Amino acid sequence: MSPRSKKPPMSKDSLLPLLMAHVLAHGLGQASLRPLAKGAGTSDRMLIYHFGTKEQLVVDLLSHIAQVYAAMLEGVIAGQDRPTTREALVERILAQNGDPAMQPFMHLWWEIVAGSARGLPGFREAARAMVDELVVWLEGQMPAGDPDPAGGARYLLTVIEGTMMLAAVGHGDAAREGLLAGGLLPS
Amino acid sequence: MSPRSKKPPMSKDSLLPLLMAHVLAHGLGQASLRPLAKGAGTSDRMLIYHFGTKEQLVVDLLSHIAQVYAAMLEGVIAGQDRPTTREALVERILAQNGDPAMQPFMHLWWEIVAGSARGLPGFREAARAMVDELVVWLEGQMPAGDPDPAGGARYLLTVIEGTMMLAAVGHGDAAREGLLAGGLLPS
DNA sequence: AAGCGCACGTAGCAATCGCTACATATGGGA
DNA sequence: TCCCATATGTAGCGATTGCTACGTGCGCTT
Repeated sequence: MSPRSKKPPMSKDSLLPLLMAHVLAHGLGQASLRPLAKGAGTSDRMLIYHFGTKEQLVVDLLSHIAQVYAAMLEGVIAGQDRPTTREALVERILAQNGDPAMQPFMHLWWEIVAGSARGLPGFREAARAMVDELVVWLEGQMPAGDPDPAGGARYLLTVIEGTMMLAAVGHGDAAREGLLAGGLLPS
Repeated sequence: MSPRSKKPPMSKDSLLPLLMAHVLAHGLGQASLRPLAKGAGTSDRMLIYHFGTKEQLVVDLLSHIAQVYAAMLEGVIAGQDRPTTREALVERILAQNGDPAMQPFMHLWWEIVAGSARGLPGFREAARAMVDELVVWLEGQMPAGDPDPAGGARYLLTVIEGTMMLAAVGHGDAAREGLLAGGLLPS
């Protein structure tokens, strides 16, 4: 009965999660105002009203996505024991990233990387923020007693990102063979 | 005087290099028919005439780019001595990829990766072809007497791609620190 | 000479793009 | 009560999108 679904005026903050859901599902490249608005239950008119410009909308959206990503990592830190070896850590991360639930985010990630490489406004900032977050998370996850947690975390970061890229282009097998040959996966 | 600039009828083969130059300069994402045609000295009308569809044009173009990339690698093989250590090989490749002349190709590469992740038609095939080419090239470049050229090539491939991705998002420094920590770069 | 098909130009179509002009309902402060 | 800012709907603008209809010159075959 209660027609509660009417009142609250929308704002950037209430729109961003809905917009994020839409780009996760359909991609950033094909995101034009009207489909975006429809996905968020508004009109293109209101998106421009709240964000001023599509470009600004994308910038705000990327920043919001980076924040959500950071919060997600913080959440994972809490409920998890530290692995005891680098190989176990790599294996765990690859398993997490390979989870089908992560796929939409991975697709979005490569669009962000491409935009960052091209210098599109907001992309490099968002990408940098997420990698920053990931590297401190990785340092915190390094095995206790690791001889070089800082350098090792950056090493694993590099290897893991390379693996994800190869997986994205259908060469996950080559990447796994590489990790085995590099002693980064338990045989 | 001789009005030689008129006769030869255009074909897919004569158009593809010009189209490639255009996407290298301006990106795949923003490539619409009319700018593309202008860059190649034709009209949108003729692009559709020769390729049938924009989607088919992109597919053919990606395939052509992969071929050019393969030929480029073959060319590099010829005039180069094999490095004597894995570290030297990594260093040489990073130097090549960091060359400003490679930047347009790198930008294009990340767009291809993003398209491949999203499953856009033709992207995964092109990406796979290029990585295939790269991995055999890498195997051929592995130092003489390397204990595991096949696995090692895939290991280096993974590490190098990770490094390039981090560089693309402004984290080239973290990648270099990681390579140092991983013993993959001479200190 | 008569036709015929390839290679192109010119014009335009419906759809979509980002964005704006204009009207209006609403609700709180003076 | 008056007033005015906020939040929204409706229409539409000019530009661009991929693509098509229609004509036409040109070379080749018959």
